[in-house]
Amino acid sequence: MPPTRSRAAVKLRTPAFLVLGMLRLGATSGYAIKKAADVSTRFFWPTSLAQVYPQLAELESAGLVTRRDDAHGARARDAYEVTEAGEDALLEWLRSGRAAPTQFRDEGVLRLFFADALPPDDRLALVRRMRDEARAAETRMRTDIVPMADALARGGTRFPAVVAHMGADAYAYAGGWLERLAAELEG
Amino acid sequence: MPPTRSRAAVKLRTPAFLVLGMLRLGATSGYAIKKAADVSTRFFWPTSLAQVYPQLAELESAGLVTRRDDAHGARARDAYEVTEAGEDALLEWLRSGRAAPTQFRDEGVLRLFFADALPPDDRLALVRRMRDEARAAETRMRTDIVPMADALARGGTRFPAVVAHMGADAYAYAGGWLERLAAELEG
DNA sequence: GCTCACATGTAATCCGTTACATGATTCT
DNA sequence: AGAATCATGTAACGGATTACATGTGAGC
Repeated sequence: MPPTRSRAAVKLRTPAFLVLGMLRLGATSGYAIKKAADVSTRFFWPTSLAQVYPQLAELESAGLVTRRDDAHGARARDAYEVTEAGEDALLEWLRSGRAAPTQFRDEGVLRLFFADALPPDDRLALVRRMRDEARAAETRMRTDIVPMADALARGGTRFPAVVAHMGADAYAYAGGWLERLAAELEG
Repeated sequence: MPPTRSRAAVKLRTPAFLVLGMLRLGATSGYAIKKAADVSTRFFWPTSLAQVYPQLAELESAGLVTRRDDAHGARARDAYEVTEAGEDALLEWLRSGRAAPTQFRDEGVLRLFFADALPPDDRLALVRRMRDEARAAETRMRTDIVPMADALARGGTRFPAVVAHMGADAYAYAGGWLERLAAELEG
């Protein structure tokens, strides 16, 4: 008999830590995790309910979270909590080096790559469209995301705001870069 | 009988335009397309041989490329060429608005988002690691990719170089941003 | 009364990658 | 002689998304 109750030692992948992390930040239900992700982590790690629910079940059977009934009247709801083992797993992951390689896919950049095939007018139009998209993304981030993250920061949880500002600044940088490129193509 | 020979009007997705574009830039075989993609488009649109070969077959049956035998001795090789219809399809795509939404997935940023869970030392270590990775990526891009793209540009094909410089500059910007964040966390 | 948000789950599907299979040529 | 590269394909697998299925509660 082993000294401690052994759980199935499932190899956790990134979506598991997303769930663990969101739980730790105060989300209690699967639905709430998805809602929180949709205004924050979705920009660098999207997820879906069809991923969150099975993930919670897996984490529960691994002993990293506990589930309790949290129904409001007749409306069913499950409230999850991170266990000590879950906290350990999260911290271990946060301290560990990168596993999954960064992936980036952007059809706009691919178009730009092949833009030599276009006549100059269309090239310029493409670059301007990309610039406008970058600016629009920056604006959306600054109006919709950053204020929420800043409010969280006032409560002491600072890194969501760090990331939100980084995202907005990155879009701003891209917008400026594309603006300069557009000017160059015009001249 | 229809007035023109009608081809199966397959709906082309982005990987089709990647192949068409690479063919137009001078790659002739599927193998060459993949090789070219591995030092250029892979940073914003990765692909694999298992995607390229079926894609070429599909484009051929749609009449957008033609295939001819290009064996060297006993070594088999197929050479593809973009047809007029293929050129039209490529240009139409280049001029069109975005279809596939940009997707970005980065485990490092996800860690940063949850970094409030870490003690200050570990936070700083995480940010420094990310900064170093951004700098390393910039260096790799400037030494391995940019020179090749610049050489292409001297031949008149300029946009691969535009994109390569944009990528390197973006990594540089990220490195600088993370450097400032690290300094802030130290202070 | 109706619509939207809350809430949980499963099934089907899609897209892409890795692994497998095979063989020739060039470089060390 | 052996390893790496050139070259073409298919099969298996995996991870994620969309669609499906179902029901409650709150706001207009």
